Amino acid sequence: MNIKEVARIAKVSTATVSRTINGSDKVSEETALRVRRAIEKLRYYPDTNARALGSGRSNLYGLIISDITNPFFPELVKSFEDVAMRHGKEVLVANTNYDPVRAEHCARRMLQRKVDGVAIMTSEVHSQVLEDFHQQRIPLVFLDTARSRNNVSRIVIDYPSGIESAVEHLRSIGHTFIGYIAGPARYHSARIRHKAFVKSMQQRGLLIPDHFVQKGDHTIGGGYDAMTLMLAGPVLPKAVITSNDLTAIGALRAIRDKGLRVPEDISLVGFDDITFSSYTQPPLTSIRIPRNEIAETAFHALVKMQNDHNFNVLRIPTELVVRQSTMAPS
Amino acid sequence: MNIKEVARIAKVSTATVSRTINGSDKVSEETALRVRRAIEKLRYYPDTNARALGSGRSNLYGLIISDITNPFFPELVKSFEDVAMRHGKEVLVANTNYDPVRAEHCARRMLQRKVDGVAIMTSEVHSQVLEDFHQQRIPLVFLDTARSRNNVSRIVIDYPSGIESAVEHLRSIGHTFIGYIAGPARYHSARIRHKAFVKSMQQRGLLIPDHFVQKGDHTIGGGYDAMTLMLAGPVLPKAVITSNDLTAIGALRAIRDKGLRVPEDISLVGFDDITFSSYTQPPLTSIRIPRNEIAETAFHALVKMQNDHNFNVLRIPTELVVRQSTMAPS
DNA sequence: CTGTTAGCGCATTCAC
DNA sequence: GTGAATGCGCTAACAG
Repeated sequence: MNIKEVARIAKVSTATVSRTINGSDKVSEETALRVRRAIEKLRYYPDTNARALGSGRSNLYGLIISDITNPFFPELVKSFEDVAMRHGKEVLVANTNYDPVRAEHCARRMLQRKVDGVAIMTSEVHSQVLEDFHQQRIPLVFLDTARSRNNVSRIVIDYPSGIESAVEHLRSIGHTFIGYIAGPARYHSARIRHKAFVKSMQQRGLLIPDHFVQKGDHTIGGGYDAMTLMLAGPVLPKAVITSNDLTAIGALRAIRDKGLRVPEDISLVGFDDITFSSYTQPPLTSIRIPRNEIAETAFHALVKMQNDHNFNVLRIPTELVVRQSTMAPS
Repeated sequence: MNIKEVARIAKVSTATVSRTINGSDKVSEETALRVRRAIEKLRYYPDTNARALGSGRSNLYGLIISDITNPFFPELVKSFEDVAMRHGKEVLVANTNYDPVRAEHCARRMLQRKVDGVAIMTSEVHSQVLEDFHQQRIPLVFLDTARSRNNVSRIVIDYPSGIESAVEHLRSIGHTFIGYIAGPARYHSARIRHKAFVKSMQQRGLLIPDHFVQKGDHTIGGGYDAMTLMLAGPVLPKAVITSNDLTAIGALRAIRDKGLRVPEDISLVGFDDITFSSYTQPPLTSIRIPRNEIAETAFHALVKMQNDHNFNVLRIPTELVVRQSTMAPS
């Protein structure tokens, strides 16, 4: 079943069938109808590969993430697919597994498929492939980090204001002994969050004893260990902000294992607001990163660049979601 | 940059380049080397679309799931991608969002891309598309439900033995007052689980008071409500098995809100063993469905069918993972 | 072993 | 508005 057969049945040329399918306006309503009827009758569906080959465009957008089992990503993927689908586009998702080699491989595959743009939501992709995208003028959008050049845009999440509102929240209900569990320094986003914490504290004249800042690794285990260390210090914090929710969940356990309670003894604030955070005990106060906004913004940036090719910085706000893991200090 | 250019530089025909790329053995090592050098020099990468069009094969496998934000799926997706990648294949993932119309759309897209096979891990796909797959002899593998025909295989998860081992576990540590929270009857898998529970109880001569079986909907909220109803009955259960982990998490809260403790007052068993279940408080005893095995099995079934076209039933075992939400009754 | 050539299914000129 | 013809980049006979 191909376009030729449809043309034969509809008694038109293949060109007219093609035009009808692609919604060209220079097809008389009458013949278009005949064509559509033939298409329906034959249950014809165009071959995507042939279409891409013939036209040079694929209607395909790439989405590169580090790991679909990381709770941050599924919602992002879903939102991205939803926008794309609403616009009649398709999405090719690829996991890098935090592996730069695999990341390059993913990017390469996208290139070979002639994608119309790629949202790179991870930091593993460096290398030569990016140059190839640039040469072929394929729009790219990065998360947090990207150099300014044509056909590239950058999404910047406002981590600092998230941290700031968390500190403000804690301060406003009376906290002064506030600790922090940082993420891996190799992550740009983790460094920003950490700095923002220090700054927010300083602006309020709040002191941060050395042991009030511990280093986690954005895993539950790391959070547990970091919190255990903090609790072993000379003074106990009355509130702790963590670099991400998994860290907070680990911290929650460490606090409980120490015989203390959240939030009565120690208030706890996470970051990311993954779905699971609503269901911990107690439900976690967290700084929400709106994944759907990231997805929508990324998609629209890609579409926009197909026309204007301009570099853009797109800011995404964060928002403190107060649940039951924070309360006034006793 | 195309194959012609490579051929020109390597001073061979495009056929030889193609053969070299595809690892044909009838290319002398000498010329192959020349070709590879040219490829490298030109940074040439073949166009996937053209390749698929020319050969009729795409090296692409489809994976249809209902919802990537459903905690059951990410691990499945990841495993499927991993196997596929190890075999040099690519994966196209599609979400149906539990919507049959969208499901058909997804399946259609796969068809248009000339996928080499599709793993349909959801129950929304019925309709005409399946006939089209069949006509085009494209292998399909279904989860739990599939009619026996060529180029179709069926993965059957052994839910009953999971339930059986849960009941046995509880019985062996002394439980007799065991309740059950069922899933939506429209799900084949939920019905099987429910029946298995009744059977396992009967085989042991254990009675099930009416209010010991409640109906959930596989969500946390549904689990909460169902458990609340059960606790309002004339007799309290000492253990409860749930149709899935989300239900168990909801039940956990209901029990706690009632002033009771898990597992001291009531033991709780989930089903699925989603990642999150290790991190509830207490960590949830659950019946594990090995998602990676499903993925591997599905992939290999697809590959196998490309040669033998035979119908197959592939069984996946389940396994009770005992954590801290179960203990002997007081 | 290697080259020539004819499609694959569609989009897209360029005429009419 | 419509059709005929060309090409997209590659694979797969078929020759040699």
